[in-house]
Amino acid sequence: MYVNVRGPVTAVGAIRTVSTANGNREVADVSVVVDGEPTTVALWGSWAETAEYLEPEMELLVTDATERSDGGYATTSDSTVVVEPDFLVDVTDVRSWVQCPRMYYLNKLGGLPLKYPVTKGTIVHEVFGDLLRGRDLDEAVAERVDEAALEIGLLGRDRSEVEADVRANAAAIEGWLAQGTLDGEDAWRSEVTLISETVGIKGRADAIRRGMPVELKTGKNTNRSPRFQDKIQAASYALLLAERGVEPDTGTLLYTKNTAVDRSEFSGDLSPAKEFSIGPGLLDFVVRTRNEIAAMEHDASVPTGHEADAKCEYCFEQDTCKVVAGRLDQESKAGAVGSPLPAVEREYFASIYDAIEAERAAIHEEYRKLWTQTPDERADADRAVVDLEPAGREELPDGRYRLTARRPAPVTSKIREGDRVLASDGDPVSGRAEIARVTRLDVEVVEVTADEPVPLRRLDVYPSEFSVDRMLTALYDGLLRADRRRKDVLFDREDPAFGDESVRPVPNNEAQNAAVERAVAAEDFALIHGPPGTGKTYTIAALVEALVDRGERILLASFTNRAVDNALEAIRDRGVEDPIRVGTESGIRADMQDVRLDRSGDPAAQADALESASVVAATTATCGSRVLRSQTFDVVVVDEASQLTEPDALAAINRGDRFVLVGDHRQLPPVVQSEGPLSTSLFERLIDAHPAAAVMLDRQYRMSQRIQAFSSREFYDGALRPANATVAAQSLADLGVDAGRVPDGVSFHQVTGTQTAHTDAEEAAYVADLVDDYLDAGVSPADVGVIAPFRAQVAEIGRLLPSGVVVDTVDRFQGSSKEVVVVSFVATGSLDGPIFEDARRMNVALTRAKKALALVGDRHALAENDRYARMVEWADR
DNA sequence: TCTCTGCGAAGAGGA
Repeated sequence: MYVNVRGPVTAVGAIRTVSTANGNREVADVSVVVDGEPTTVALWGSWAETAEYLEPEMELLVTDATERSDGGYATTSDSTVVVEPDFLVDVTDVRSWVQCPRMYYLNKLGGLPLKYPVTKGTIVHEVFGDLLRGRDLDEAVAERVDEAALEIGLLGRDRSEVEADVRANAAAIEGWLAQGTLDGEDAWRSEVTLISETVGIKGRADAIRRGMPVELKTGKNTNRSPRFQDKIQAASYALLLAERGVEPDTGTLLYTKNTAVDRSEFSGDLSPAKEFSIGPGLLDFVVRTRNEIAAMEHDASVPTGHEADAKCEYCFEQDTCKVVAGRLDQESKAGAVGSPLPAVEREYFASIYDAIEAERAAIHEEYRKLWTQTPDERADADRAVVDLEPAGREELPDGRYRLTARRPAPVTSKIREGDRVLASDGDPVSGRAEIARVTRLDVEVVEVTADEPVPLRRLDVYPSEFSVDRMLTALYDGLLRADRRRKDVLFDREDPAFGDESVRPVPNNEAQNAAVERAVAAEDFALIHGPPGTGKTYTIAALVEALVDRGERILLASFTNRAVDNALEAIRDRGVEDPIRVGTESGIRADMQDVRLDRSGDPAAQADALESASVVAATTATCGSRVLRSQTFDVVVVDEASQLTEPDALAAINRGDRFVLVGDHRQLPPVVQSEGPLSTSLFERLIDAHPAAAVMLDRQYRMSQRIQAFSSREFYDGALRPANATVAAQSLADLGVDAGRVPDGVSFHQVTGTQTAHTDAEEAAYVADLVDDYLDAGVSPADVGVIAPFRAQVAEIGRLLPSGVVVDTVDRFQGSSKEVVVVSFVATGSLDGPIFEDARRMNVALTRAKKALALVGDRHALAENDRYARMVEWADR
């Protein structure tokens, strides 16, 4: 009877050589705690080497172990040993680690470069997928090259040249496909998303043919056999496929450039398709390699290159490798050049790096829930929409599919229209699953688009590592590629400098005018502190206009698409001409699509549109993209800066000589999984370190005097004031409603409530009645908003309200306002929980209303906290 | 123990 053994390691023994009936074998004993009981596992044979990198506190999984007479366990010939099984290693990372562990590390830091072979490789892969789906070659090449126009243009290439190049590569694919289909029964699948729940590997295979992995390479290889790292990549997919039942014994590498090279210049084997056999030894090697990566990442340590026997002198990354090693004071097999960064910077790098990796671990934990939670648990946790009934499949002109399904029951979930999700046949791990985009999510109908057709039975939140990868490249650019002066001010060695500039006074008030002048005069950076309703967007627009008038090139960035579009709209309203909006079509608001930079079209024209634009607007995530990393700006203006982690802010400001951060550190901070260096924004750090570089906008145009009083006192030292008498004196009567019938100004409504799991039905009912009262009194539904701390309560209230009244979480309400706002506190019994601990969330909730603010909750529970007690007192007055 | 937005992916190159 074989068993799986899993638990944290407490001690790792040395590797010993033992003579057995089968000759000398290596073995290492590892102490683990299994279900609370300490025990040992003997790792035999090639698994013994795991002991070289295994450390106490790492999690160990040994499958198919045998139980020994002494109560311990030992590996068997069927065993697999997995280190840190919850850490998911990507197949391409296994590949680069095999080439050189340093290359793995450098790829992680630097991201994919904007270089022609990468762009071409992508296009050839897409054409490969198209051919597998039966599309015409010429059509596929023309369309895929067209889609990559922007990158091609930025690389200075022209369309016909790239088309010819891609066609030459595609010829190898076509020839091989024709050969393959002669026997008539090739079962093909292209681009398959695979995740393993036992060995901790994920990846996307180029293709599967008769159950065997096929990997496409757009380079040449004139050897008879595939390159080792290529074999490892294909073998990794084989391992993932084996877990689903069929054990592939052959892998195929398709080197498409082999048919394109001048045959007279190359000798050797020029056939593009190279097969190799996959045995258990190779699969175990993949797992051991993956284990080395997981062990290295356990404590976020840095590879030296000595872990492998790669030869540095032939490596194209040699120079980068040496520079990174030199600047970060790392050991590297290739050696190091240059002097190390100052200790403060290296410490900053290390602490942010660790924090980013901690975020990655949290994302891996989300992946794990795909298989540790049942579908119902997933649905209950709002992370999945389950029990869908497939209702249609339609092939789109671009070869992708539109899939529709019916929803038998209305349920809430985190998934929203426009999100990328994992669409599956009901089992996202071992069934068929594809990454898809939600195009419609009604009460009854779900619609997604995907590369491949999947029986649409379930949608899951797809935990993407995209944002952490972007943070790492931003950190890398910010410390290793930024100029010295920038780092002098970021690390507080120099004070930011300001020139002597005056600008035409355009804004509404003195503070706004001062802010614009300060920002224009900044030689390093300036900070604009904008409390609620103080006209941040207006000020940004005036600032950008002033900068553009001086002939400067501006990057306008913000965390959310919504904020980018708002700021862009204000800028266009001021008459700034020809701004460019970079981003995905689905993320950008309809009325800004006309200035969206299309990736397709004429390469030179698209590249020129970007490079000559005086204003480019994008999210911070897009600022870290390959395309925008190729661009430089005079000034980067960042909105919502207090909601950005430092690396997110770096992604934007790395692109410019100077920067202006606009935000309010008294409102919501960045959303991160764990407390640490990522939970403080760069805006907050700089405004604390250099208050003189900041201008606070102190006149607000939103709230009545009565409403703003509490926020001003509690969060802005009383400095926030109404901009004028009209703002201060506004009331419901201004809306022409029967004001006597409903509470005006600020009011508190006692509901003792019946709180369960972040909802309170009694409170929800009270809120709904109160909203009805406002509507009956003549307030338009569009002028009423309801705010609750939890999504569950938002859903509860939403079910009771007429359409047109916006109900949302505090977080999603930041940045907007309503004439009348009702806040549901859901704080019955006690104020436990982090949601109430962060007073900044309270500040946001209390500053959305213009004329009437009604607070609903249990005053006794709220009184437990001094600040909430003062709030109740203020509302009661 | 809760809040949550972003982002197409894809890797050639040598002795």
